Amino acid sequence: MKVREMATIEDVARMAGVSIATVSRAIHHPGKVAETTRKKVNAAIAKTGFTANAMAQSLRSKSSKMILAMVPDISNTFFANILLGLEAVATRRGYGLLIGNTENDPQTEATYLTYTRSNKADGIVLMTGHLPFGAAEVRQHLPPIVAACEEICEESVPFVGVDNQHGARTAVHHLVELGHRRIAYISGPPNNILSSERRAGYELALRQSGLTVDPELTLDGDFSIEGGRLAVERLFIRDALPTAFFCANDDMAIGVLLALSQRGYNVPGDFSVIGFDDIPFSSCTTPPLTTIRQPRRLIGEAAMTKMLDMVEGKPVRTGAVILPVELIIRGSTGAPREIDRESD
Amino acid sequence: MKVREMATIEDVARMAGVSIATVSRAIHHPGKVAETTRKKVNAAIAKTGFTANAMAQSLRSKSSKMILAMVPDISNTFFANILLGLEAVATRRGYGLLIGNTENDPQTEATYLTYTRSNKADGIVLMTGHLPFGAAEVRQHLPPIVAACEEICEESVPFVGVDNQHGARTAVHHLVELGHRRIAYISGPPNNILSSERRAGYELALRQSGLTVDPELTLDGDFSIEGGRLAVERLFIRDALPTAFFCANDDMAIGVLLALSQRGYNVPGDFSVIGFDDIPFSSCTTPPLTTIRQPRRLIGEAAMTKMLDMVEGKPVRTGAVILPVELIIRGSTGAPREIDRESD
DNA sequence: GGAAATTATGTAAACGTTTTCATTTTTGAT
DNA sequence: ATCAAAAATGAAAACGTTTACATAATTTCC
Repeated sequence: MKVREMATIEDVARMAGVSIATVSRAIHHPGKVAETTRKKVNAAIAKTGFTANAMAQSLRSKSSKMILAMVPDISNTFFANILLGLEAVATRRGYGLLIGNTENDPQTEATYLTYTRSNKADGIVLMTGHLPFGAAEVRQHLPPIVAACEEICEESVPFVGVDNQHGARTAVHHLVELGHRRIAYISGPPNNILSSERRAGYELALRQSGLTVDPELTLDGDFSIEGGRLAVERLFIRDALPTAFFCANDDMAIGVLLALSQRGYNVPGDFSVIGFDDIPFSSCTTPPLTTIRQPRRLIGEAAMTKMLDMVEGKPVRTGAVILPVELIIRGSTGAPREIDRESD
Repeated sequence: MKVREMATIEDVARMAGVSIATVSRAIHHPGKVAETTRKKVNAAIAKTGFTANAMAQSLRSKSSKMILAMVPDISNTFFANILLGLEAVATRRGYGLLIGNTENDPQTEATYLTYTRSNKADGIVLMTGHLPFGAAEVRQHLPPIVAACEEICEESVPFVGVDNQHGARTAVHHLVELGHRRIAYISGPPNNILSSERRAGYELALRQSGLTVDPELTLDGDFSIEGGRLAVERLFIRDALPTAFFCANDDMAIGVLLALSQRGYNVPGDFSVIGFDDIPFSSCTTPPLTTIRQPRRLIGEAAMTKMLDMVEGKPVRTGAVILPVELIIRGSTGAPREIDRESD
C-alpha cells in the first residue's frame, strides 16, 4: 500500500500561482480574496486533493477542535445515548468527539486529563461524577469542563442533567397512588451523588404521602443487573417484605425483575417494580418496565452546546441546566394485592 | 477560569540549563543523556508541570498516535463491547481511540475519512462493512485499514471476526438436534454480508441434516428488535409455520420473543428461538436467550493489534483472523411439541 | 600524556499551517 | 490624468516539537 505524499498548502499555492497565504485565505476568508484567484485556488485544491494538516492547524491556532468525553463505561447504553447527543452537536459545529472510557480508574482518568494539557482536546465533558484524578495538581491549568448527568459537587462546574430528586419523587408517588404502602429503595453505590439524590426524593415522597421511612427497606446496589438481583436476595431473608421496588436505575430494576421471576413471583401481581433512566431495553423486559425517562440525547446536546460556547468564549450562563424527566408507565407497576403480606 | 500559560519545552530547557534538544532526548531517549542532566531535566519538568504539546509532536513526527474506529452505532451494545477491546490495546500501546459514529451516513463517513488525511488519525478500524464513502476517490492515499466484525468483500482489507457461516450452522444444528424440522431464518438487511453468510450457514446446516430449504421461511429483517417483531407478524399471516426461529442477531431474536409472547405463545414450549452475538442483555430476556456468542472483546483486541502492527510497520500477516464462536444454551430453545403443527 | 574513540550536548532546520505587516494592485473621486 | 482609499496579495514570523549534524566533553587505550 504505497502512499503518495500528501499535497501541502505549498503544492496548492504553486499550482495556483499564488502564495500560501492566499491559499489559506481563500479557504478560511473567501471574502478577502479576489473572485478569479479564488477559483484558481479551488481548482488547484481539487486537482491536488489537498486536505489541510490538522496538526499544523492546531499547533498554529492553539485549538484542536476536539472535545473529550470522559465516561465510566461506553458499553452502558445510558451513556451511549448521551454520547450520541454530544456527538451530534459537536459535529454540527465542526468539532470532533474523543471518547475516554475510564472504568473509574484513576490512572486512566489522569491519562485522559493530559489530553487537554497536550492540546489534543479543547475541553472535557465529564460523566464520571468527579473531577478526573490528577485534576487537583493542575488546578491552575484546568480546561473548560462541563459535567453531564452526574453533578460534581465540590466544584463549580457547569452541569447539565435532570432533577433526580424530582424524578424519584415522581416514581414513588406513582407507586403510592397505586396503593403501595411498603416501598423498597434499591440504591446505587452509597457514595454516588445520583444514589443520594434519588434516595432523598424517595424519602421525601414517602413523607409527603404520610408514610414512614423504613431503613430496612433501603438497600445498596451498584447500578448493575446483578446488584439488583442480589438486593432482592438480601431482602427476602428478612420477614417484612415490601409490595413495590423503586430502583435507582433500570439495570437494577431488571435484576429485580429477574430475581422475582426466578422466585416464581408475578410482576406486577405480587410486586411492582419501577426503574430510572428508561434505557432502550427497558421496554423489552417481561413485563415491560415502568420507569422515569431521562432525555438522554437532549442532555448530551445541551452539555455539548454549553461546552462549545465555553470553548469559543461565548457568554455562558453558569450554573445548572435541568431537563425534565417523564414517567413512562408500562407493565411492571400495578395495584398491590388486597391481602396484607405482612400478616403471613 | 484564568489559565496560566502552559510551559513549553523551552521553559524546561531554560530551568534545567540545557538546550531543548537535550530535554527532548531526556524524555524520549533517556539512555542518550547523562545521568546528572537527566535528573536536572526531570526536576525541571516536574517543577514547570510540563506536558508536551501533542500537536507539535504529531506535526513533526507525522504520527498522531490516534486510531479512528468507524462504527455505525455506538449505542449498540455489540459494537460497544468491541470498542472496549479496541481501546484496551490502543491504550496499552500508547495510542488513543477516536470513535466515529457514522449511522451509515455517507456524508459522515466521508468526514471521518478525512481524519486520516488530515493526520488526526494514523489508521482506521472499520466496523461498517464497507469502505467509507469517498474512499474510492482517494484510493492512492488510503490509510492503514482493518475491518472488524464485518468483512469488506471488494477489497483486500485485513479482517478480524468470526466464521459466521460456521456459527449459523452451529445454531441450526442445535435446533435440529432438539428435533426441529421447520426452522425459520430471520435475516438482517438483505445486502449485508453478515446476513448472507449466516444465511449460507443456515441453508447448509439444513441440507446437511437432510432437510429442505423452504424459501417461505426466510424473512428479511434489519437487525433491530422491531425488525424481529415484524418478521413474526409477516410470518403469522401465512399457514405454514415453523417450530423454531434462527435469528441473525440477538436484537431481532428479542423482537421475536416479544412478538411471540404478545401472541400468547410460550417459548420454548410452542416455539424455540436462537439468536446470534450474545449481547449482554440476552441473558435477561424471558426466557433467557439461547445464542451464538462472539468473543467481542477479543475481536476488538485482535483488530487493534493488527492495526497498530500495520501502523508501526511491523510485518503483519495479511488475510483474516477468525476467532471461535460458542453456542450458549439458555432457556429459549427446547424440543418441539410432539403434535405436528402443520396439520392444524 | 596524548591521540582516538566514545559520549554528551548544542545549533538549526524542518514539519504545515495562520496571521501580521508591508507591499502592490485596483477602484473611485476629483 | 491624478491621488487617496480600498482591496488583494506576498513575505516572513510564529506555533512547539524532533532530529541530523556539528561540536564539545569525556573516556579509553597505548
